[in-house]
Amino acid sequence: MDWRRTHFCGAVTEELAGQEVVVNGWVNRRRDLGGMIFVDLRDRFGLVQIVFDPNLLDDGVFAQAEKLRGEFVVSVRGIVQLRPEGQANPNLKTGKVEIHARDLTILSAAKTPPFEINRAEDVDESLRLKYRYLHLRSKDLQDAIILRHQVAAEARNFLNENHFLEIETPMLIRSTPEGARDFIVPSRVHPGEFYALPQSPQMFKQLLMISGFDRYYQIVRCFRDEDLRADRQPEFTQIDVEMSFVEQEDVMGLMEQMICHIIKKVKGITIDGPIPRMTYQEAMERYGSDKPDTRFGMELVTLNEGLNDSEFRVFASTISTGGFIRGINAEGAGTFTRREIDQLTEKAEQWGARGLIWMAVEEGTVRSPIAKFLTEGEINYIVESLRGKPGDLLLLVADSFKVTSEVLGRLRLLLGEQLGMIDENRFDLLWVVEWPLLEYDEEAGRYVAAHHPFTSPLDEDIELLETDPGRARAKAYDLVLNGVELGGGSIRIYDRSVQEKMFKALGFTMDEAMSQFGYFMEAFEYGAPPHGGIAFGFDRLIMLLAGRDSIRDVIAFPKTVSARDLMVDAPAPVNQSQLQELKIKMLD
RNA sequence: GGAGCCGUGGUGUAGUUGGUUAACACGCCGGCCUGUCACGCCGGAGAUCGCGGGUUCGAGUCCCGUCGGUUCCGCCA
Repeated sequence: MDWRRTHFCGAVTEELAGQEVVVNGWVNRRRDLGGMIFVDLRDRFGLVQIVFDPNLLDDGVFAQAEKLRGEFVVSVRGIVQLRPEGQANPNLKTGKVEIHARDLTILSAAKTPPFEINRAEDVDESLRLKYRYLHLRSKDLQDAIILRHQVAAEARNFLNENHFLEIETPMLIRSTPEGARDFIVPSRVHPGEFYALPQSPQMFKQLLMISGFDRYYQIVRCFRDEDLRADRQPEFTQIDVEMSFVEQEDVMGLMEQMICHIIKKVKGITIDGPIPRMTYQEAMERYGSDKPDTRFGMELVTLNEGLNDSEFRVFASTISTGGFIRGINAEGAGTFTRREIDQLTEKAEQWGARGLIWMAVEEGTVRSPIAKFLTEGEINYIVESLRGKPGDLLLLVADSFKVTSEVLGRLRLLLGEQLGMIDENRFDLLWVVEWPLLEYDEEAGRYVAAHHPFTSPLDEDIELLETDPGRARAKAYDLVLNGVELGGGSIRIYDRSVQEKMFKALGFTMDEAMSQFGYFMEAFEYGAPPHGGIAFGFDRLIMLLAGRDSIRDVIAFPKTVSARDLMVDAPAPVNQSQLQELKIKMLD
């Protein structure tokens, strides 16, 4: 028998009733009633019920059907029939029909899998990762991987329509000291020298602009040798974009169209109007975060004004040293037990606060360990400023702007979740703009690029590079979705002298800058167009669209938090001869 | 580098103040069953409780260490 399929399992519908079809797939489940066998056959497109009825079959075929077990790979030839009255299965796309088998070929038998494919979600993750190819058979992962493909396809459609070219850039490049730790690759041809895997194709895409390609994109793998998280893998994918002859608004305008296009196409959700913009400063003031989750309120409030004359020592010393007293209102959390409040305090301290002040609002009064140190006017001021109602819990932190932002911003997220204030069905997009260009790194004792060293300062802030670098703002923009940084980009420096100032501000000597980035700065001297771009975290985007909480769920073959691939068992030692060839010797 | 949680038949879990045959569900194997769809009914096999050490007459249970997974902090745009 020719076993090759005529139709996909998931595509066998009423219109085919009466027709002979051949389907190929995996046995999802079998129900052997003795005289009659039902099998749900699975492929990428869904399930279809096969009926093995001895009255319609050769004995030999029925005997074969009795051998079927879960995950056997088979080909079935049969007639599509409408199911008898009352026998339709509304849970199945193909539930109105079934295939009455005439012939069966077992293409591949299967051992009993180490876990049930249909219930893989609860199984220990190390087992699922070892048998990733089996877990990938589950509907959840298939859906995620299919969604991933659709998003990539829609991104390409949109960018292609808009005159972008997809251009590949090298994977073996030069290590640079800025940013994350590089993965390095030894060179056999040049013993003692190393390539690095790209953290992003940043300089290459800028050089492509200088080459005149005008609009570039790439759905590209990037590598960072840093510790992992639920949303961080050592290799991950970006939608990388760069455009010439543009200003910030041009990039943001087009890219928000792209994201809205993708969300519309794959989720059917229309996002109205332009995506809201917020400056970095405003985000920090209102949400204590540079990537605020705007799906709920609980905004931070600064309370210095009414507490200027407070005699409470914590407040007085904070204000006299130029610090801030800021708070949030955890609505309805007044019922928290002492233990729950202690846990919040513990978190606050872990995040850098010296303490957490709480105030439970009650009918006409407040309950708080610091109430006795405050005047009635001060208490009223705090309650009113935070719009406290009976039953609310007010939480205050007194410290620097940075610490109060950090701590209250995180508490806000924690409480928003605990109190069920987050509407999981919302897609809240937000642009955060006017980023600081540089941040002071206490450890390194110098400024480091907040974004990367090629980000252009605002025109009016260029001078600050030499006078007060910490105050310089950048032509940078981040797109935030539900409190997750989806992507970030900037208008780039395209003038050699500005780029030199930037390196100088970062503490590079001219020699260092030249040896690391000389080729790049030289390129600016041969006619560089104004340009800018953006890169989106592709895996994170898929994770959010798929409603998952780990990017491992949207990557076909992910690594564990200790950066291992449990399926291929990598990393692994190599032969002595391989090391020899590379002139590499182990230290221990 | 640090902290938390998890680890018991193939899978998911239960396992009392440490006590003798480690329980349940799913899966698997066998039997019965012609309209099931998480089929049903009957029977069966399957576990040195992640690994190592310690306390104890006795450890799945207590202690120490270690390995693996995971979440978070540091790190990372």
